[in-house]
Parts: sequence; C-alpha cells; structure tokens
Amino acid sequence: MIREQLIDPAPDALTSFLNCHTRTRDCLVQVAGLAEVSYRGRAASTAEIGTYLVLIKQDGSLQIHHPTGIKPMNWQPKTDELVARVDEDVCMLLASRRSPVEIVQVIFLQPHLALALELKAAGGFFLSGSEAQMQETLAHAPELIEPGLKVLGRELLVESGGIDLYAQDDQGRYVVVELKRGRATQHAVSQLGRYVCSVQGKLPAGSVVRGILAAPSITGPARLELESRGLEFREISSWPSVPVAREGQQPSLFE
Amino acid sequence: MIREQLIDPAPDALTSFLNCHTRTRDCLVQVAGLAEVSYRGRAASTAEIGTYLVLIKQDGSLQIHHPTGIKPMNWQPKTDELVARVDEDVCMLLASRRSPVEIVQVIFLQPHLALALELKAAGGFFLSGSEAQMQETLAHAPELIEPGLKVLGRELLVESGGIDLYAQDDQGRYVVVELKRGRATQHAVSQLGRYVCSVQGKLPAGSVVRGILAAPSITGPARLELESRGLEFREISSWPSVPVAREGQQPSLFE
DNA sequence: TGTTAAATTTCGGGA
DNA sequence: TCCCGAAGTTTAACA
Repeated sequence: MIREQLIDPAPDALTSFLNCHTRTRDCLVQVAGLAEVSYRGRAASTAEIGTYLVLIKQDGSLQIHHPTGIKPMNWQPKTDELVARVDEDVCMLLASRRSPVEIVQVIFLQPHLALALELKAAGGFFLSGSEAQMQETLAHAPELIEPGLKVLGRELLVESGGIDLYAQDDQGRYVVVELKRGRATQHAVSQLGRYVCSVQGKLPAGSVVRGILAAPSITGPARLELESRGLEFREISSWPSVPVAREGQQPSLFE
Repeated sequence: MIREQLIDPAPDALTSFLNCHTRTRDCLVQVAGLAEVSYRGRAASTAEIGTYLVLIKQDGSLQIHHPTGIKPMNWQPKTDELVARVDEDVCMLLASRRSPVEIVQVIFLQPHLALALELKAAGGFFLSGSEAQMQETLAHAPELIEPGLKVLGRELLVESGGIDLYAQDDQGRYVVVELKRGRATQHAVSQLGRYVCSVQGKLPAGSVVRGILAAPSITGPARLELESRGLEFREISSWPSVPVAREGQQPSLFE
C-alpha cells in the first residue's frame, strides 16, 4: 500500500521521488509541507508561502489543497508534462498542459512528508438520480408529464442544443420537453425557449410548438419568465429529492 | 507536521483516531485503504469495495478520491455531523449535513494508513483574470467596448439577474453590457436578452435598449442567436487568455 | 433562506 | 476540435 515514504526529504531526494513515481503512473503521490504555488493559463494565480498538501494521481492530475474547503486551491485536471527539478536549491514541480495552455508551478520550500500510495483496486461506481435516469423513466411513462403524450424522440439534436424529450400531445401538437432533476431556473427556461424556436423553424410556418419544463419545482422568477413566453411547467413530484429507505411502500420513480 | 500516523489500524483504533482528530478541527486527516462508500441526498451513489483515499479537512469537509480524476468520487462540502463508530467489527464513518439533507457513509474494510497532518499556515492567495476584474477594467475604460460609451452603473440588479455594465451610448441610448472572460456561448446571449427585456420593461414603451456581449470570442451558434435577436458582439481582444510574462512591452488590459 | 451567476468549473457526448 | 449541457456541481453575492 505504502510504496515509499520520505520524511523531511532533501530537494534532490524529493525531486527523484516525484519524477520516479509520477513516471510509473501507478501511484497516488502526495507531498505535504511549506510551499509556494503559481498558476498561469485561463487565469493566473499566486499562493504565498504556506503549508499545503499536493496530490498527484495516476492519470497525472494535480491538486493542491489548503486547510479548508472541498475544492483545491490550485489544480491541473490533465497534465501533458509533469516534471520536478532542483532549482535554486529547492525542489520545483511543473505541471503543464496544452489546450488550454496552462501551467502550475509548485516550489517546495520545506517538504515534510512525501508519500507514494498504491491505490490499485477501484470497484464499480453507481449513481442514481441523474437527469439521464429521469429522462429514461419519463420516456417510458410520458403520462406522468401529461395524459396522452406520445414520445417521438430523446436527445434530439437541433442547432441550439439537445432536446431532452420530443413529443406530440393528444391534439397532435409537437411538444418540446426540458427536464431538470432539481429546481428549475431561468436558465432552464432559456434553454426550453431556444429549443422551441429551433423546432418551430423546422416546421411549416404557423405550426404550434408547445414547450414544457418538467421538474420537481421551479423558482419564482423562472415561472414568471416561463409564463410570459407562453411556456408551461409540469411538476414531477414523484422525483425523490432525497431518496429515503422505505419498507413495504411502493417504490417511487427511479427505484 | 505529522500529528499522528497509524499503519494497519484496528477498527477501534481507527475510530478513536478519526473522532479525536476531527473533533479538534486542527488537522487534515486522511485514511487510505480498502473501503466501501455510499451517498444519499440530492442523488444517491454506491462505490463498491476498492482502495480509496479519504481526506477530511479542518472545516469538516470530506472528500473520497479514487485513483484518477481531479474530482473526488464522493464528497461532503460541509458536514454538520462527522462521526466514526465501530459497526459489525469495522470502522464506519458518517458525514451528514442538513440543507440539503445528505449523508456520506464510508466503511473502512481494511485501512492501511491513517494520517493526521497539521496544515496550519496558509499564505495569501491572489487570482487575476476573473470576470470581476474585467468588469473593473472596462468600467474605467468603456471606450474599449465602444467610443463614446458612458458607464451608468455596474452589477445593476433587475428582476432577471445582475447586469454587468449599464451604460449610455453617444446617442443617448441605454446599453446593457454582458461580459464574459472566455468564449461567449448561447447561455450568455440568453442572459443578455433577459437583461435587455428587463430594462426595456422599466423604461417608457418604445425606448430603445441596446445589448452588447463583450468577450474575447463567441461561438458560432451564439453569434447567430445574438444577431437574430438584434444584439451585438464586441471583441475584447486585449483580454489575455494566457497572461504572458513580458518585458519592456506596454502592459495589456488587466495587468 | 432563496435566487442568480461565475468558475482556471470538470466531465462527457456528439458532430 | 468545437460546442453544448449536466453536475450530488461549489462558491460567492445579494435581496
């Protein structure tokens, strides 16, 4: 599990350690200690000297954590080059990528701990409650949106994006359905509006296209915007915002 | 720096370790080893048995990393309760929060390493290249958007959101400016459209309100959408997508 | 608390 | 590669 551990490594020792274990790409590498971090790319940042935790995963992704918060202080999702070297008597780590051109530089002023861990086995990961799952369910039970609704297509691509559900109502009118797994916002209304326009543009002039936003709830401003644009909202209440373990009850949507 | 380190801890030892160091809230705690993770909240997930790295920061935030990717496999940004206990002869960690109600459960089947680190000093952090900075710059140099433009306000709140820059052109017409630090998308066009409508609704009927999207570039579909809605695009090219160190040259925007 | 929008968003999918 | 959209997005700001 622990491939290698160094306490208070010298600059050249840390440099070798980093280059060795990042090259093999089979370890999760971490270094904790006093460091300085700078980033240049889509934006630019500088972190003054402080105690940070640097993580380098097997795919070469880099993240630098400060004492609080879920998000790293600095990061590099993918690195095209990851190299450590001794510079002015300290170990310096450079993580760069092209597209976008970005570079993160870590200067280890006083590394206290360097650790290489083997994190081999990762089991399966299963997520439920995604919008994709909601789409799957509603595509097979469109009456939950509206009685008589017939689904013609899913993920239909138009110039302005992908339409979640494309359908026809009991009067033969085309219906564009936009799904949200959580509370629908003005953003969702804009999306729906764009899709409705795109579909209208493909049909003979004068065709009526309905737009339905289907979600467990909707914000006040979104509702106003929606109604002013002649679009509709359908509450999908059986979508459990917090799936609760239940016994002897009938399973809700998505279970 | 290293407050405590355990190798292959027994369930009760790991439990004590976790409860002790998370209670004091002055350490970054990590556990690496075989585990199972499940989550219930806005969605639900299960991670089968595998080797993971669990990080618990001083603010009680929890993240569980698998071998690749910048994002944790599971996480809990804020925990209202963080408690470990021995359950069926293994150590189980529960991290829960209200609002939204969510819980992450980690079952440590075979912990190999438990580490408590002191990450005390964090230096200052400075980021440049944000949209806020772009706004600051353009508010003082609106001629970069258009000659004769006068800024009337920033972050002006209307019902549909916050207008980045509110201005008047050399002919006295009101101008709503939406800024993007990167390539502008259809989403940005929608925002701008909403703001223009909101402003029009506040002015006497028939008032002309211009909408300008100011960004370094714009996607093709966004440009079409923009033009079809009578809105305008202004390229802000001096926004350096990659701020480069230069010598003897005149500093660009934002430097 | 509710809503909106930014973010070095990341990530995945389709053309 | 470009583009769009989901995400357990997170985070901050503001009414």
